[in-house]
This record gives sequence, C-alpha cells and structure tokens, in this order.
Amino acid sequence: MNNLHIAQSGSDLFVSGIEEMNLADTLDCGQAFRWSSDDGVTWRGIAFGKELNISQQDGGLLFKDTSSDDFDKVWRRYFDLDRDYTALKTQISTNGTLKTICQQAGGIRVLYQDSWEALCSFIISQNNNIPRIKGIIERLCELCGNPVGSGYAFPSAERIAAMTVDDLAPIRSGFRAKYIIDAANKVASGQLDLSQMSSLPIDDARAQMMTVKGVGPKVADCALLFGCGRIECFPVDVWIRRAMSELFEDGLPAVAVPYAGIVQQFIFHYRRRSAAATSGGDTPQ
DNA sequence: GCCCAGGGAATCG
DNA sequence: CGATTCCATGGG
Repeated sequence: MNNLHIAQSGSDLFVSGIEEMNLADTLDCGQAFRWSSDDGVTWRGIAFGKELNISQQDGGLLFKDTSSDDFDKVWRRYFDLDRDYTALKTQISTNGTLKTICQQAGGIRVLYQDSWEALCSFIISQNNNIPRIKGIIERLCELCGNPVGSGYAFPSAERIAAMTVDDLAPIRSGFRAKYIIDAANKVASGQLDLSQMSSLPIDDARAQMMTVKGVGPKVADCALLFGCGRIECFPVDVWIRRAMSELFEDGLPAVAVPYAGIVQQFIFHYRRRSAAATSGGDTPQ
C-alpha cells in the first residue's frame, strides 16, 4: 500500500509519500491535453470543471488553493494517488527491458480523466500531433466551455450536441469535426452511456465506444484507459507499434499484462524520449 | 513541394 | 478478408 501523507498549510494542501512520481512527465506525456507550465515545475490546468495550480517540490505535491474536499472528490483519484506504483514497478522489473523503461519513464501515473473529455480528446488526436491536439482542444473550450478561473472548462456533450459541424469551424479540427458532433449526440442522447464503461466487460465497452463515428480500436482504448479507469487496455499507436517491434517482439511480457495501460504509458514515454535524444531534440514534444 | 502526426472510414481486389 | 487511399490542418 501507499503511505500517503496529506498536510494542510493555509489554503494549500501538501501531499507526500509518492516520491517515485514525476509530475512533469505525468502532465506532459500526451495522455491529457489541458496542462501547461512556464518553468516545468508549476503546472496549471482544468479538469472536472476545476482549475488547479500544482507543483512538485520538497519531495511531494503542492496543491495551491485546494480544499480537502476537492482533493478527496477530484484530485486524489485523478492523479491515481492510491495505487502503489512502487510495488507495480518492482513487479514488472523482473523483466530486464521493463526495468530499464521503469528507470527512465516510470515516474508517470495514468490520470483518471473525465470520460467524455477523454473520448472527445482522443477523437481529436487521430492522425494528429500533440501540440496541435492541445490547440484544437483549447479552442473548443474557449468556444463553448464554461468559464473557470483563468480559463474554460471542457464543454459538456450536451453543449456540443447543440452545435453543428459548421459551428466547430473556428477550432480548425478538420475532418474530425463530424466525429466530435456524432460522439456528442450519442452521449447526450444516452445512446452511449459512458457511466457504464468502467464496469462493462471490456470487449462490450470497446464495442460500445466504437459505435461512434471516428472511434476505432485505438481511440476506444485511449478513452477507456484514460477516461474510464480500464488499465487493462493497451492502446496501440505508431509509437507503441515501433517500440513493441523493437523491444518486445513476442508481445507484452505476461507480468505486465494486468497493468497493460500503465506500462503502455511507460513504454510510450520511453520510446518518444529516446527518439528525441537521437534526433537532436527536434522531435514533437 | 515533401513528410509526418497518440487513426479510421471508404473503397477495391 | 488485407491493402490502399482519402481525410483537414499545421509544423519541420
């Protein structure tokens, strides 16, 4: 088990007992698209309709202006703080290659995001690059999200369902606009019930997700992993396909299968980081 | 101009 | 079935 320690100091919350975590890697590895930082230490973002300023310092996480209520209801689960990543990494490190990956990319935690935001975000991600994905999502929030703090919340499915493809022109999402609208319509109408996705048999959940136009196996797995807590999902994109053929020709080692989604993030980050290191750092961040 | 980007739908043998 | 091609847009 984790030995999480939570201390209040004024209006801030300080959380320690998670020394193996790397906040910057976690927020900037391409699993969530609404976090930004000027210095790589302090991060600002909006999730579940709440703005957060957070930094990693003195061996812990500093949640600025955060009530223990918000921490318990939102951030504790969002940052997956009750999972013992140390034990997980020790277990999968019985494989030599995974041990190296854990050492170089094991600070990432899989964020538990809002299911609708995750579905919509990974629809936008298809055949796209991370900086542009962030831009499209930011414009979508500015276009029709509710104001929150210094920014805008991610718009609800109902709000987007009230719009047309032409209405989405300002966000410049290209051919993905029609997919966003279809997803919003199916979620807002109840035809796709995202609240069931955390408990449905995984093949049923995946099939449900794929009833949305523009949602195939990869986007479905990303939405299930990052938005519905389904860590058995292992989304395969171009980076993972490359990494797997280079590092694990016989597939994911059995010891990692129960945590496939978390290990996928480690591998994804490890592979992209090595690409950046060997190409002069000009690889997309 | 080219190629690629956290893919998927449509089309064609 | 598997293999191509097209899809919008922006950066390198």
